Amino acid sequence: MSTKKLDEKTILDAAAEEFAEKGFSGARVDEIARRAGINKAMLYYRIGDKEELYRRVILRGQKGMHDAMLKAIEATHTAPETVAAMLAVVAENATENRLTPSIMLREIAGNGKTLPDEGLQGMRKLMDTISSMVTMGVEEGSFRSVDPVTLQFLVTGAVFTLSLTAEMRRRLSPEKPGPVTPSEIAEALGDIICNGIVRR
Amino acid sequence: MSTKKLDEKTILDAAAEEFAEKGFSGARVDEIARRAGINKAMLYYRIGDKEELYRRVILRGQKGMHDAMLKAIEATHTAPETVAAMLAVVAENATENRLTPSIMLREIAGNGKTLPDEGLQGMRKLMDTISSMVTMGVEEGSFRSVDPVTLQFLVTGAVFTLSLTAEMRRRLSPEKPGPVTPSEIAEALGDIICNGIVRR
DNA sequence: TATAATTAACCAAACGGTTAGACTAAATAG
DNA sequence: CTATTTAGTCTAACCGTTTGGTTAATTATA
Repeated sequence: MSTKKLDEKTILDAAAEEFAEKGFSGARVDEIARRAGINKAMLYYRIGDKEELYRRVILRGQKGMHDAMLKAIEATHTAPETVAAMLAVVAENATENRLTPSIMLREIAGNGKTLPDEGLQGMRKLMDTISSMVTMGVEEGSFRSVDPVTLQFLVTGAVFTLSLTAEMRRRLSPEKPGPVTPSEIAEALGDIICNGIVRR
Repeated sequence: MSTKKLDEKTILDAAAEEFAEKGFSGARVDEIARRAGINKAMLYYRIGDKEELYRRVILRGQKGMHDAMLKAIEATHTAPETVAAMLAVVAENATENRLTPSIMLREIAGNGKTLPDEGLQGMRKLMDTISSMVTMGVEEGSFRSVDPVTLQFLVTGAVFTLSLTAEMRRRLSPEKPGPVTPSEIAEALGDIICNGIVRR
């Protein structure tokens, strides 16, 4: 028989959904167990307590996003290309897997107080990757000498909020919801970030 | 005697801090009472239950930010001026009063599920104000025809995340924390948003 | 004294976490 | 080949604590 009865992935997926929807304090361990279709005691047997569950889920999500970003970036050659690729992959990832952006926004809102150390490092790694891309663009001569940190937050803040609100916006104003698909989001942002809004 | 012994403001301030730090689920009613220096039963006597507390705190915060924004905007004449003024006032407001950005990011993270209806409308009002500013700029001829919704989230996403992470960034990398004061944040963002990052 | 303000003490429900044991499949012994 | 032990998997039921919310009584005020 090849199918393992209970996959860790199933548990982490369930936990990810619950944490993304309700945050750490709002998430209920019983509900995670229910979603995973197992008994609560099984969570503790397989993974550990609520904090460990949270930690595992964060690390997995961050790693997924960072890996996807690196992979997309390494195929590009010029800085503007890199920006486009990065926006695309972050938007894609943030849309299909709401967890990481959701957690990061919540942690930002709460000053990172519930974020485990490794999660903070992961956040930093994500930011550093963006930062180095800016530096590259500046050195390469295609970018103005903008502050990397500002750009980091411009990109992540906008992509995350746009991705997470896509459904909400579609629901609230179906006639002009703004960009909703990952590619729409990436394209719209790329345009403004690269060229600005002022006519010239 | 003019000083009322117990101000509603004291209670709402205490609640705002607690909600901003821990979100709705994480916030503890006992802790809010403690911060306000009163007995917990007093909260229920004066305001109501936890949800009502949350509602009041949100409405007050949103109104404060929106009023400040309108006031700053009405003194401007050209669209770029308006953008600068709006960035300045939002950054200022978000820095000194973390509640509104913190709540809005959390609500975005949770798909607005705990946000009361009036809070959703307030969010929309904030967005509409930004949106109309864009439209004005486009009609006036000083802005390219960018998507207003994208710009809304570009502005709010970036200002909120930058404001909320200011302390964190200063702590994590004191040598290059990026923009930390409201004016630094507004200026840095204004530059990129208006002119873009691509050299021309 | 009547009314408003305030609190200590309390309560039921919800919650995170544990436990003792049931079930199963494989390994081992007779 | 069968009986017995072993090890891993899984759960119902339970436990102590925390939490939002209430109440009954007390104090201040007019």
